Amino acid sequence: MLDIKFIRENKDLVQAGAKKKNVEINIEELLVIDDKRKELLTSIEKKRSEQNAISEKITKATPEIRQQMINDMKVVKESLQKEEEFLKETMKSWQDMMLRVPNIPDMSVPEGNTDKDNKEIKTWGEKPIFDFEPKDHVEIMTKLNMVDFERGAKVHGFRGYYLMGDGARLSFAIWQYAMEFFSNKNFIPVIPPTIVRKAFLYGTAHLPGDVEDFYMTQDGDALAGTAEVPLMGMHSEEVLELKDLPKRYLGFSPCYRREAGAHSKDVKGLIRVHEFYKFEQLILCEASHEFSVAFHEEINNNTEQFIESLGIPYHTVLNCGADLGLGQVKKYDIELWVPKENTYREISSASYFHDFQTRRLNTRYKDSEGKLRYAHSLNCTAIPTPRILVSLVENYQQADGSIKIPEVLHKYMGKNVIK
RNA sequence: GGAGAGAUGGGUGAGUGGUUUAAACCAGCGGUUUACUAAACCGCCGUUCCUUAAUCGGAACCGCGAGUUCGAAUCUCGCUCUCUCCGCCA
Repeated sequence: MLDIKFIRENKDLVQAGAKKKNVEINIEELLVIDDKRKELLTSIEKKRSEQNAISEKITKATPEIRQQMINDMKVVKESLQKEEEFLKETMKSWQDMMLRVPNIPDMSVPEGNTDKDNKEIKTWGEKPIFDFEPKDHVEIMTKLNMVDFERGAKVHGFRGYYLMGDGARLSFAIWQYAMEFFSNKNFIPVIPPTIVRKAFLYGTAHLPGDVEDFYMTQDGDALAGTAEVPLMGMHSEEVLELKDLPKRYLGFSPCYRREAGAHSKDVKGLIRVHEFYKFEQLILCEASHEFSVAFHEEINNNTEQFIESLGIPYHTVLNCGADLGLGQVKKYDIELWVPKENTYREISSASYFHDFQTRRLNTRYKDSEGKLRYAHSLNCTAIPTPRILVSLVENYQQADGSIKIPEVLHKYMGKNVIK
């Protein structure tokens, strides 16, 4: 959410930002509603003030005058109620609209309409050259009994999977390694709840949007698609101490995604699944653009380092305007090389929000002058499983169908090769 | 799932329809006194919104949301959460 005062003072900037993100919204219309809101508020407060004043007099008045005053106040009350009803309606459309006003993308964000317009800003690693016909991860892992899609589909349905044997072992090895790697970068590990109240989907700006993207419980709660949701919710409605900032969390959680509307995409394999596990970096820091930018670069770099230590070729893209979420100011995606598909596939997403999320969640801190301010928030995938396995096994596959294990995982895996 | 109790400012905690525009104490901030510290005394001490250049002024907020009333922290209804006990359970 943006500050309505800021929107008022920068309506052209906000409108232009929405256009860059391909978000349809009429800021002028919002300002008309806001005028109405302020007008009603002023009028109502004036009447209440009068009511309060008379109310005090009523207590001291003689019985006859008292009755007269009460009768007078009945009239005031009636008109007050009418205006309050009107204000309530106005506030509803005001809030609906405020929730849909997107954050303004950074100057450095490229223009564009689809992910094809994302800008490659870094490439790393040598794409493997095979002296045999490389297989895709489905074939490699199925042959080595690391995964069972058929039974996965039998039990869960479309996009279901079992990770088993070395597939399960490899997942645990990656988790343990990730835990050590990111703990060394001064993050506090957190296993958060993943059944969350809907309010936190709004708070993180996943809503308003398509409710169909989320699994809901019969109690109206949602299954979080990322640890970002419960981690951001953790400090909602709180005033943090300046000395405790930045908050650096490493969330580990199952993630649930309905993938509604993606039925024809990635129907095979581990790229797109309904449930997976993810380590997520999340930072709450002081309200300074410089801090946000510095931490954004850092967390993206952390994940790049992690991937480099696994020796998997990747590139990093700067997302174009239309590929940004409602609250995001700027976003980097890290995409890993998938040999059989001959393309890069996203495994990480680093973004910062300024105070867009914290304003919705009411996460504040006292600055050095004792003033309350909304913190800044940012997050970045540390590592998603099983998606990471796709690139890992395809890049490390051998002619005989075995998979070499990246060196950093040896001690967690207990062996150097899966065969 | 069943029964009961509760939710008031940073903390403790009073307040059951109108001198409460939330008492008092503790903590915090400023000051007086003091050789210094302590103590004592005095003052300040919430958030959001509206108005304003800012001050001033005004409104709202006692878990959340409705309602009754001229007037609600206080009465009514719904919800959420916490605690205690019982049941079930990895």
